[in-house]
Amino acid sequence: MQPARQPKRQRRKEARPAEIIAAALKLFSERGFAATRLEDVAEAAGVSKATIYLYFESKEDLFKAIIREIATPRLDAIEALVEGFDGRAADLVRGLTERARAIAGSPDVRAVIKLVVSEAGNFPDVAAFYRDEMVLRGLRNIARIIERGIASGEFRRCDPVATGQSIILPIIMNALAREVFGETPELDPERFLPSHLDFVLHGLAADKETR
Amino acid sequence: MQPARQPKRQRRKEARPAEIIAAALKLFSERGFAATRLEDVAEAAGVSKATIYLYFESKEDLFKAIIREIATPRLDAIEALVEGFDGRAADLVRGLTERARAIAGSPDVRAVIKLVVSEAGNFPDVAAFYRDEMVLRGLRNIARIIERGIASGEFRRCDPVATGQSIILPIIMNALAREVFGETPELDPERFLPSHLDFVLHGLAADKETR
DNA sequence: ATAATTACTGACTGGTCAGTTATTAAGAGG
DNA sequence: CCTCTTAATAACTGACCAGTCAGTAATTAT
Repeated sequence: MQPARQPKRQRRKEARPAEIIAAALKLFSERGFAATRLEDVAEAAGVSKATIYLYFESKEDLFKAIIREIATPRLDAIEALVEGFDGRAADLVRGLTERARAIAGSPDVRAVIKLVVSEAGNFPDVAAFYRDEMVLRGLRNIARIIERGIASGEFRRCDPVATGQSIILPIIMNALAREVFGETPELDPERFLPSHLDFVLHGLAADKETR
Repeated sequence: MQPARQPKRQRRKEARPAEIIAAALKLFSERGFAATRLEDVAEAAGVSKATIYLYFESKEDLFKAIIREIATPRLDAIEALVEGFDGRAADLVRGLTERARAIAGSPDVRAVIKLVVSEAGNFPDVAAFYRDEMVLRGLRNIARIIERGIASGEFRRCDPVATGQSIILPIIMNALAREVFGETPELDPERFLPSHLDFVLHGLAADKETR
């Protein structure tokens, strides 16, 4: 064994909370909130269980901290996915492609999605927050874009809120499926996303001619 | 109070397992497997906790019984959703409309979906089963149909497996979202499904003309 | 009736884990 | 070097719950 000179205890007040949250997000998402032992979170974060209680009031508080500090800001990527468009079909596609990778690519975002799906029943306020601030707000934003496309004659007539779901839900569900079942060639986002974007363009296009 | 003549104990050997499974599916899906107390399952099923152990070896065995006896047969509805088509676009629509209600409508099916998503990480064999027998098999089936449509010139050229996801994933995700967040006007399947089917038809149609 | 069978239950147990407390030692300042 | 502060931990506690078992009552057989 090397003469490594790292003291067995390290004091890193600033880094701890983020490291604990990261470890907790991973384990909560993998195993579920109730099934995850705080001792395992501690080990994954490289601290003792008691240290967690220096920075968080309770297990539930740790859960909500994940939502506050990771989930909400990260899912802004999804918000952005929807708010970044300016109404042209071409930009819809470009926006979707670019930002969809935020969902498809980031393990954190996928973990958050699975965590919210799994634990919404046990945390009604968190569920309500996500329903209003993420799902419904996102849906309304994308609906606005589609409405503009219809008004300009670029898109065919349709229910914008319902059609918005046809566009984003598969992207979310594909990410969730990979999180749940693991990666497979069929679900590979590099394969799915381009195809889906194509599909969306054809589905939205005004009846006359697409290109 | 009426002179009701129900003995406080009832012996109903045949009915018990199904009732226990039904209660367990509901609670496991709402709260998660680990967070659900077997005493609550017992109460919801109208028996004592010990009775559960007359019919099931363990909590985990009860979980797998749900998968065996409820989940698998019920999700045949989804399989049917995909196997019922005969390749014509018109039948795609009709099949989708009819069978999508199986997913959208049945609380049991939605509960199963949420249960599998939430607990797949803790039951790898169950996850593998669902991945192979439901997700991938379903995807391959729908891909076959799309391939036929392409061959006949009815559908435009596309990646059939990827496009299949664009078709079914939103239906599943819509059902899951309602299970997780509760019913809202925006997610109402009576509103979403017809719109989605329309979207699918336009997305699949060969470039010339749809109707 | 009443004995035999068995579906069912109340009450208990052992283990697990969230949360607490007493103690230790890392780092700052002299 | 020797404090002094406080980040960090090991060891502990109490509640909760899966799983058990001895006993109870509904049903069937005699």
